[in-house]
Amino acid sequence: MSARALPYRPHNHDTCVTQALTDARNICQNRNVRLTPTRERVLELIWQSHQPLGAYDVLAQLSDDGHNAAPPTVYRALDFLQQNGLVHRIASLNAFIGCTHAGEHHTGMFLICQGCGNVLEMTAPSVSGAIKAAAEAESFALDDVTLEIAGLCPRCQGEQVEEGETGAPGHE
Amino acid sequence: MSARALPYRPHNHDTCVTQALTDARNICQNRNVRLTPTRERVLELIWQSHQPLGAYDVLAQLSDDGHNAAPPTVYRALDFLQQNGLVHRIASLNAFIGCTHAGEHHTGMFLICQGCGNVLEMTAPSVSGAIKAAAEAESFALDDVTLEIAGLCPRCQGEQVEEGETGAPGHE
DNA sequence: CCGGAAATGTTATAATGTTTCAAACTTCTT
DNA sequence: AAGAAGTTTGAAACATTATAACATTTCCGG
Repeated sequence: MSARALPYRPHNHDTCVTQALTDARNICQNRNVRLTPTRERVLELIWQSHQPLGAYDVLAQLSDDGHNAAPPTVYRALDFLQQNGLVHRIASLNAFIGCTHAGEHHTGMFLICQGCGNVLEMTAPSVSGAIKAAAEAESFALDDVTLEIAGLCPRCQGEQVEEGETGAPGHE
Repeated sequence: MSARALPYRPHNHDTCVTQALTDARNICQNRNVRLTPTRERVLELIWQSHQPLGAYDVLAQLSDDGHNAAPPTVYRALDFLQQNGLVHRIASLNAFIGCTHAGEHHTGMFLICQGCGNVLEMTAPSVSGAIKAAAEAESFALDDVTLEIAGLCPRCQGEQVEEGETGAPGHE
């Protein structure tokens, strides 16, 4: 708990990436699915920051690698990673982010900072409970929840006050 | 409450549309913005069912009218309608649906049926409260909430049991 | 009626995502 | 080791969703 790495707090992000890759390898082994080199590389690219990455951004970075990739390559890798709970798609941004609760079977909830572009994934039992109850009240059989909250992270709130309208600075 | 028209319950939908258009006219008059013929027609098209409509679906229907429209026409109308709280964009579907709480200043929450494609907009204070609290706990300044729940409406749950895998039938 | 602002028309293009079919690789069986 | 079956990737084309840029028209107050 106290050691939790928040996107908007300085931390050694390489550790996040290494850990995520190690976890992913374990998870895939346990599930008996194949984390192929392309899939692993895509996961690594997604994890390179706490800002979500578009599929075509991933594609561009693969091309920089010298990998001769086309869109389906990326989308297939992303589908695989999503299905195995290793990345999430942020529908309101058409972008992908590494899952920080891989393996835990959870309902993601995302705080998206409009200032720095960082995204914090969190789980709040009170929220998922309320959602579940609301769905039940309508006799609706819940399958998948998309919950994305746009706003300003603590750090960007300060900047906003001092500088006024700055748009979306410092995108990495 | 008891008279509420649910998307998946039979009802005279023309009444919904008429009411929505009347409300829209009033709202726009009060806000001193112009509900032009194109905007009104787009709103009407969006309201023609309880299933969300893609921008290009709207475009096609405008063309059927004889209206020589291009994408920007539709997107501009949709932007206007969104800004004035008359339609919502469903991010997970890239589609638009009429707002059933126009003028009320609310946080929408959408139950999207994977069977029939209908969408029910609802407000649940317990849910928005829990979300607000969770955001505050992270010192996150909330601006906009996207909450979209995919699943099966009461009617489609029954069908699913009897017929097994039927995909997404009866899309109006 | 005229001038500025708002809205629309028009063309082109960008960004995102999918289909399809063939080739390569893995795994399992014999 | 050979070969069949399934999975993964390559490659090209295409489909869908959304925006940019600039010209034209319409609306509305003076």
